[in-house]
Amino acid sequence: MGRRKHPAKIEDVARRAGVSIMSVSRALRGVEGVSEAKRAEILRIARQLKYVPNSNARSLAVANSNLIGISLPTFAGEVFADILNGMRRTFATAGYASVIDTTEYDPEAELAWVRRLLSWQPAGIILTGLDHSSETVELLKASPIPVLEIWDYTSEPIDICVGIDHYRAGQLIGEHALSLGYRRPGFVSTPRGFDTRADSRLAGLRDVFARARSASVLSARPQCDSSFATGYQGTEELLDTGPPDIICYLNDHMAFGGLMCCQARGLSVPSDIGLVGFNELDLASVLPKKLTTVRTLRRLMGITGASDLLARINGVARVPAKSLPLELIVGETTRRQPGAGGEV
Amino acid sequence: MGRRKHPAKIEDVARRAGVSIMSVSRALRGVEGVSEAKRAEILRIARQLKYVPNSNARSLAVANSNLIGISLPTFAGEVFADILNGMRRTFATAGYASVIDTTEYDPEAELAWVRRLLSWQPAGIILTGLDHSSETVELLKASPIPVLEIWDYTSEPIDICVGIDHYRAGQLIGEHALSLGYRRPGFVSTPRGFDTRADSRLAGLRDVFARARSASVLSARPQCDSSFATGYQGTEELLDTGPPDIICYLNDHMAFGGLMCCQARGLSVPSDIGLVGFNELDLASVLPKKLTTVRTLRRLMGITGASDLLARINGVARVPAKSLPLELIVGETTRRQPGAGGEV
DNA sequence: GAAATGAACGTTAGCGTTAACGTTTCAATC
DNA sequence: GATTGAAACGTTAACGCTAACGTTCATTTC
Repeated sequence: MGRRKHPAKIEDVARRAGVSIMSVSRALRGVEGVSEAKRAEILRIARQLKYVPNSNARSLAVANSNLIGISLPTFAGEVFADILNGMRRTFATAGYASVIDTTEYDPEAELAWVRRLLSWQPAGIILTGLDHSSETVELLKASPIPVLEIWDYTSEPIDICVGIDHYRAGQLIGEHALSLGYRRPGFVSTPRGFDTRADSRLAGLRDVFARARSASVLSARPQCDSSFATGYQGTEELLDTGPPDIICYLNDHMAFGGLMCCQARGLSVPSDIGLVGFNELDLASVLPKKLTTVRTLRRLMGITGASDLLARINGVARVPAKSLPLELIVGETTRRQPGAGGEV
Repeated sequence: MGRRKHPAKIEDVARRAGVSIMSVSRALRGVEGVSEAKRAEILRIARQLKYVPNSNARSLAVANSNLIGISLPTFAGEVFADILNGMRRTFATAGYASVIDTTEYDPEAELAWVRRLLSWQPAGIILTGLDHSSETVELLKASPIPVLEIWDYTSEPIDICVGIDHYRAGQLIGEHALSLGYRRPGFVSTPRGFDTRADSRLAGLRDVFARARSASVLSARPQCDSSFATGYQGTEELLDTGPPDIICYLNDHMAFGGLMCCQARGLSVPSDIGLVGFNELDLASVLPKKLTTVRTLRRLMGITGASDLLARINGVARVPAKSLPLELIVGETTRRQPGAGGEV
């Protein structure tokens, strides 16, 4: 069985079955207009010829496709994988295929991907976050294709939106830290402008402490390969400058890196320093000391977003942007009692 | 700026620019045959009309596409993300776009994805591992499209192959453990038949200990949500049955879960028990105790595989399957001296 | 000054599929 | 036995684009 130069097309199946092209088309798509006997025979021959339909021709003829285009910042980490799993399951059961690309947090890469996506006439497009190039927004607003922005929340999306309020998340953490008596906060994340969600959370945190006329939030933004290493190194930086009494991290992985750093330095958590993560990741389930973190309903977000987009694809009117609830998970890496261990 | 029902097509651009359709096509593709003045004018108008080319029509006309279809088991974890990054960078610079789907280790899902891919006339297809449904293999062997199998190694791939020898990796770990005097090995992984690479490594490990007439390898294969939890629970299982003197894990994340379990039980590593991971993942960089593990060159594998596939796409003859080297990273979670702490 | 050259542009004919409409067949009805 | 009607099937004309080939027209060449 050599590699054929010219794969079988619908005409070949038709000729072999002694019917017209349309009968084959109907048989293969499972639509009405062919007798059961013929349909079975046609399917048999198609399989025998290893016939594979040409989606390009199909999409051209019907002027749409059953593709959902998805843009993510990165495949690294569980966060987007979780959202993705929620979405993909939903789309798959509805008969849509998802094609994914990552931007590595570069709006220009996102624009290039959106261009390519649009050229495939997809049924819908999903972007992560709100930080798009202006051309991306123009292009999508001018197109009839439904667009979902996910993970971040805004009341004025391109089309529809499901996410969480990252600024509010920052506030939530700040308020909790304040209530426990922490006064010298630190924040470890990636370089500014890279992940705008992290920037929003930092802003929320800052504003809470500013309103309380507390010390301003120290931040470290090292650039490392992995979240773990970033958390470790950022913590070192903060401890070396003005040591904070609590450090908040971009995510649980970084917080773990920070925990390791504190351990290496002989600092005890939470009596010497408090640590707060974000996202409630899998790692936390095996740690001896429960991590204080914020639960984000990523899978639910994926499912909700996908359902809303599907509805939109099926002609339902825009639903308002949705913001999913946040929950602070109080663990053992922050004090239990206000002021205990603090020297305000 | 409302949402247009009918997006601009090449004809609209042509009419507006007062030239023929072909001139627009040439101008947009950057091929010869249009004066620079006209080209600039055409590009201006195309941008103004927010013209987006129709890839379906293009692919139909030229009977191919610049798509590379990729099938992965899962997006979870760093392993496939690393391979993917290596590949995608390579393809992107060569002007190819990659479309990815995951199978969740289900060969039928893989088959469905391959079917869909073939219907897009992709330039190449990449599958993870060797565990395909027979129909998948038939379909791909009958098609003229180059296929790369990655991550696992075989001397008889569908087309070309770049991977590591997982059986050999298991042997490597086994030989090292034996040389250090370990005699009661355990292995923690996912349920059998799920991840065939893990099964191969276990087989390699088993054969080494069998040849040494040592105790047979105990294995635990719990089913948990995350690698961390799986490692933790699997370790508990093994410790509760016949406690091994060394436990090998599917990957470093599981090994970390195991380490946490040992800590929780008051076992000291490596004097009470040895732990061995796999893949040398990012997590290891922040652990206070360096993990004994096996380095896999995942990024390099991605780059190598992508380059080989590109060459094949450009008509180069099949290169033989490649097996990348493995390196045992000796850490502090296994004994340094033979027999030390053992009671053989 | 006629012929040859070649860049710039246009025309035509598909690529493989499906929507829309047309034709045939055959059984049911009067 | 003519009439109706519906199911089964075929024909035609797109869908938007590009390869291949034609045409035009200004230069160059002899």
